[in-house]
Amino acid sequence: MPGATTTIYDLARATGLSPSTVSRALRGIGDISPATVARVRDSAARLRYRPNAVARSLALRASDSLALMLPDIANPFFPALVKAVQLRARHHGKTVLLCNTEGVPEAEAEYLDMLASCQIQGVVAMGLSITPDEIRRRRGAGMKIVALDRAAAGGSAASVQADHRAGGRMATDHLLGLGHRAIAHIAGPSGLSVATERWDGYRDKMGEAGIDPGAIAHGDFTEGSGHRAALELIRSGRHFTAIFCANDLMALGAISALRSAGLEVPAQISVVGFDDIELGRYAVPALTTIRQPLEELARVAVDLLVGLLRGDEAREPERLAVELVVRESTAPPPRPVAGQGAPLASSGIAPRGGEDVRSREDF
Amino acid sequence: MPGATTTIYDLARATGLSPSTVSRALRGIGDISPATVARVRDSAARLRYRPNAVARSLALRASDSLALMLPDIANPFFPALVKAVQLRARHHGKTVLLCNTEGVPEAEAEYLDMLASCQIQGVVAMGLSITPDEIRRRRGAGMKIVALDRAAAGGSAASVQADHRAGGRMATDHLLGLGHRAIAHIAGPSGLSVATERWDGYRDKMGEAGIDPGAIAHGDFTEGSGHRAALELIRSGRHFTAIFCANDLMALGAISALRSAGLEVPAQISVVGFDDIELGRYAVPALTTIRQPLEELARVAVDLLVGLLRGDEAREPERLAVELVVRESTAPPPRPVAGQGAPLASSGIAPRGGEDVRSREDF
DNA sequence: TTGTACGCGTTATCAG
DNA sequence: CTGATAACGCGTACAA
Repeated sequence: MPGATTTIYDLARATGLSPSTVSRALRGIGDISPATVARVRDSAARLRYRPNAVARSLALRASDSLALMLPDIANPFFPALVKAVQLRARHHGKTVLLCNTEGVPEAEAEYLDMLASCQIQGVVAMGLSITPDEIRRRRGAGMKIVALDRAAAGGSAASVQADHRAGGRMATDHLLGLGHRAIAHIAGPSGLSVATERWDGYRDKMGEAGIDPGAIAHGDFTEGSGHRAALELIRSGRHFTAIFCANDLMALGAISALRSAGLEVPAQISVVGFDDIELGRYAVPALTTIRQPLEELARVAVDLLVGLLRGDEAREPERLAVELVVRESTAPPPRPVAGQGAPLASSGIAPRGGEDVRSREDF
Repeated sequence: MPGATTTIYDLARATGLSPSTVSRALRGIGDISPATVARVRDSAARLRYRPNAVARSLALRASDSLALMLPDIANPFFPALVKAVQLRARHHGKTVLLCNTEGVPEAEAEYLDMLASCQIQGVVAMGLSITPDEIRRRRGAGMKIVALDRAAAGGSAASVQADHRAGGRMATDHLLGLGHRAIAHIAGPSGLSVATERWDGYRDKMGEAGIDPGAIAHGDFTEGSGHRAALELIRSGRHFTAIFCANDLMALGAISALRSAGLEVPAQISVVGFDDIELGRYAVPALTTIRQPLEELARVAVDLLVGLLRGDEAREPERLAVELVVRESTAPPPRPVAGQGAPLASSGIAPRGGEDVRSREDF
């Protein structure tokens, strides 16, 4: 038999102890003589003993895995966050199971059912599309849920998020500071709070500057949608010298569209993204963006979840600071004269080449 | 109690039947009167019964989940493949658990242990860094492993791959056909078969054309490494008018480096990638590349794995055809005169704007 | 057609 | 310090 697996009973027989003593020795729990502990550990190693997590879960009605639901594995921002979450989870001795839901509510519900039936009660969710009632029902059934990056609707679960609205303000303020007045916005899906918050930040600053909000187009956070949205803005005929995009992927798509339309970035049009995905660093021009504090988001979320699993009280929603990263996709607007020949580096303001991370507060 | 869960015992009590009858009724197995089946199903729904997958796994020593090990969640090629695998797995009623290993052998081993202890015996692995012996040991212990995209070392497991070598030939042939003679190559990690196979394909065609292989630089399939490799090629002083990059991400990084060095793509330097990630479509210029048949790869791999789990015999390694996708990053080489002012579209050969998928065979 | 009894591997409780 | 014993929830021979 290939699948022959060794259990604590085998170890008990091998050591002449009882299964329960073996169990305790293995876990270093209770009062056991160091000698027997050594004996047990020894034969465990010799017999290639592997604890059966299923049996353990069955007995404990709990598991030491966490689940991580992600709405779109294809958006590079999420993989980066996944890595950070895994790292922090490992720090707690927890393994992370990834559930890619594509934002489909049915898939989410199905995964949550599966997780529950696998005794996995800890879930980090990067956006849940199921209803608040549904979420509350799960929580009532003992599931611990922490929303990461995207809040759970209706405050139905603890959440850890970056301050998207402040990010929207920072991005807009940066463009205003460069001298732009006609600033368009490519917004994310209207149903997502992160999208509306970034948009709100944009409107905040435009309002403060006493400028009417510029042209708006909508995308779904994919590169393709950013491309289409930019084309739409161009075709609309509305004047703009800069675009604030609700995420980096759409910004990249927008830049692609602008160039294919013969517009230079940043000489004629400046573009700001949001997230600070790695791709943006190597894009041409390198993307000016708002950086989300990945490691910190992951750390706070995982620690919060582990706390909840240990019985801690639920805490207030967390908001983490973001920061502006200035690269090459933004510059002062061209002189009012239409057409080509925009002034490059007309002032010392436009940073070129390197990176310039602005202070993370004051917004 | 919130976590109060209803079991088949509850259903048995509610229906006045025995637990085993309930179990059979629920699964529609054995000879049960339709009436009792209905009764059981009915109260199952009423009591919100959820089967306990852990208990089931413990009893069956098996689970209905598959695991998918991926070496780098940050490489956009993998998420795309993940989606395809999930889709196909769902078709078999299987759920997919993702394990992001970062290519770290220890992480792989740990995940495999965990999977085994979770009674998950089906694993699709996109590249395994553990030793062939280690793999064989797992298989001996009842684990079914199918290598996807990257073969398992030493033929230690079934594998489903694209024909990387043919892809390398196609890419090189495309550049030769455009008139390039000085073709550099940015290779992947030397330890990976996919990397060496693509390189082999390149050498095949260069050899057939009677040309000495050009400059070679190495990367690790990340965008940053492609950037660095391209700079290295430039600094080496060796002449080249085209680069075949072992994957799209490095190609994107290389293009970024070339541009920052003042070289136009494709006017002065042509670049070909490999994979056909979505990003390449929106890049500027849009990337000419070798497309891997994602859906087909996923379908064959998952079907193979499900077959193995059902007891089928192991099959021969599969090789799936790739195809050339011509976009905007390739063009005829500039006239021999050094420096700027390369001839754009000097012949009708260079496709611009749209896409042009070449036949997938004859290589 | 249905019920009984036991096993899956582990942990917790209680007794020694 | 250690050992019995009883769950945990489900599947399955075997019996009725």
